Amino acid sequence: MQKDNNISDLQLAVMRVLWRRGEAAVAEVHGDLEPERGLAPTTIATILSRLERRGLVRHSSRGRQYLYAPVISEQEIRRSMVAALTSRLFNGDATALVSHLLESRDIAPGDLEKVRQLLSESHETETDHADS
Amino acid sequence: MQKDNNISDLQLAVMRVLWRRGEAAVAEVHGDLEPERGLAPTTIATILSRLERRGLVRHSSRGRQYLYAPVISEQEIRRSMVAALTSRLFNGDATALVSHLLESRDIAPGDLEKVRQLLSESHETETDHADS
DNA sequence: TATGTAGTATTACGTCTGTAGTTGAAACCG
DNA sequence: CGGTTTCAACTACAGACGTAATACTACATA
Repeated sequence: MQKDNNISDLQLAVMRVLWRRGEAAVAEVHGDLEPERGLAPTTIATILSRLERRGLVRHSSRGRQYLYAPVISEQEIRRSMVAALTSRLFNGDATALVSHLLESRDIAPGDLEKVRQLLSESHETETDHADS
Repeated sequence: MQKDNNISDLQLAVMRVLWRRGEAAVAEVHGDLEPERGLAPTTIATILSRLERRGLVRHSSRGRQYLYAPVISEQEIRRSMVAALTSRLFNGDATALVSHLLESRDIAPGDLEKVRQLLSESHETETDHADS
């Protein structure tokens, strides 16, 4: 059972900047998010500190500034957050989640073909079951 | 854009009791959750009040007791929570979520067949596209 | 009627998050 | 060298949540 990497919307937005840039100073993160979020730079700094406290990012120094870099990948965040939701809402049954997506029409009928496509691709890798 | 019905784990557990029983007094909810959670009755009462404040449950009176009943269905909660996650993690693209499930092997290879099954069922309803 | 009892209402406290002001130190500029 | 700018660190505060103790109220019962 891995850590609880569930993060909030804002935190996710910040992480996304780091994932995109590799590493970034507070001012850069702020610059990227300012247009859509309009937050104070100190707010961003606070978020970054908290993320660091939680071990999701780390920092190094460049002159006076801190350069923050992600410690966890977007893949991993997705995994743990999707897993958490699946576990909580569908008792851990991912197929139930898919079923829900289909029933609730979150997946538009037009996208069914796309899903079917994914399915068959996934099928290929099934043969090399490297059951890690 | 509907309300933000994102609820916590405990709140969800309480809701589940209400969904199962239709309506229930604090003591009943507590009784159901006590074994696994071991919480004080007042804690359950607090949770229920807060859920009521958020409009997710309502109550009527039976003698001295309050009978709480869900105002929102499990379907709806699932919808909004899954939608929130999809929006946040996959930019609202539900097929990307499915893709993630397949890639991350959250869906075991053995379950692929089940998913394919779901797909074809869903396909049937596709013909009566009542595009609501 | 006085009292126990059951059950709701109020209050409380620590933690997390969003959001930011304030402070202090270093660096740069004139 | 002294003022100004730039950062990070610290402090703050409200709202949500987990968790519950305590207070209040009304019914039942001796």
